Amino acid sequence: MLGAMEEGDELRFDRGAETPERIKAQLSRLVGLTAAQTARASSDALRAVGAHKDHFVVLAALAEFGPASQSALAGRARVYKSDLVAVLNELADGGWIRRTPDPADKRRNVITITDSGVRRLAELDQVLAGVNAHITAPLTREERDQLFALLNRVNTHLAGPRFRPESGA
Amino acid sequence: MLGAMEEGDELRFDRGAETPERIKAQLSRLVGLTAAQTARASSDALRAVGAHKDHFVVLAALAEFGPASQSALAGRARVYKSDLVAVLNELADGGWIRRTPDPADKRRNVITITDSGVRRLAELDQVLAGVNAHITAPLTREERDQLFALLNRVNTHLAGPRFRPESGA
DNA sequence: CTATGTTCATTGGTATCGCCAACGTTAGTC
DNA sequence: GACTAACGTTGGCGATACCAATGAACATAG
Repeated sequence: MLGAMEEGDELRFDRGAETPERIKAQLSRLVGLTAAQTARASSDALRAVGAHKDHFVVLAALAEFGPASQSALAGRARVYKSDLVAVLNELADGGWIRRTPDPADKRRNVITITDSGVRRLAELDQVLAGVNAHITAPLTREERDQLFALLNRVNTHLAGPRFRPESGA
Repeated sequence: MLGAMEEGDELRFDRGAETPERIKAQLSRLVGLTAAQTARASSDALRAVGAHKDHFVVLAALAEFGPASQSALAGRARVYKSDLVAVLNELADGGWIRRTPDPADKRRNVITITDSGVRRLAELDQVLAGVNAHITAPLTREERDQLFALLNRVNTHLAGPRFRPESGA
């Protein structure tokens, strides 16, 4: 008999009873699982419209903070400047941004969002809103806010001093 | 110096005022940030004792469910059988598991946790408990449970049917 | 005006992780 | 004895986060 479980589904899903207790108790695992799934959900949704995360993040930074050099943009959008190059190429190919040399400083490129870039951002924003709605579907409005608040607190806390096994509890 | 913000810190940290609102509103980003940080925290802590995630997860599965073949173990520990090979090699090198051919089925290896493996698991468990404590430090007991519960609900919900932009609101 | 050091965009590379495909071996099945 | 399936293992792919080095342009000091 061998009670063979049907393999073939993916590893990021919890398997309930088959999962060791010690593992289920790890917050990092739970948060990691959830992150993987939300990441895939938005990644899939964005791919469906020919975009990916960095597209959104860069367009958003441009829309909210105005034109910027690539390095300023890299800082704001939290994308490595190395990786930003490819993203900007793609965005330029789509006509969503313009990359113009800065006359004041010839090293710099000034990145500007175009009108169609603004429309594109709205489109991606809507796509991601759908994803967010899907993700938080089982939660009430308050719970959603709670989750946000809790994660934010954990997150900003972790952004602080690095963990040292000795220090603290 | 042009009021340049000091670059050099890492991208996974939120930058507050410098971060576009649209981005901050994305749950997937928040969860992703948190996941990255918790993952690194535990990854660092485990590396400090010469282990990594799969070590813990595999030892835990062995301890809770007893000896198993590699494929059963792969299922329980949620590690791809391809990747499990290396993990078991390392664990065997440390003397924490034994890999013995199954006389009943010569294809199979029976993986058994050793006594020192049990001790190793306890060690890793303690390391991770410290990490968990650090992660959830800013939360009260109730909030910690809340976060767990909320993430679990989101997570199991996402494990269900795949997101389709058309279906549902 | 040359020399030095810094900033900019860009190229290339590393490490890790989740994941899949294919192989040789061994078991069950007709 | 031929087929099919499961086992452990090898090797690789693709994405992501990250770093290092380069060449052009700028700034400043002597």
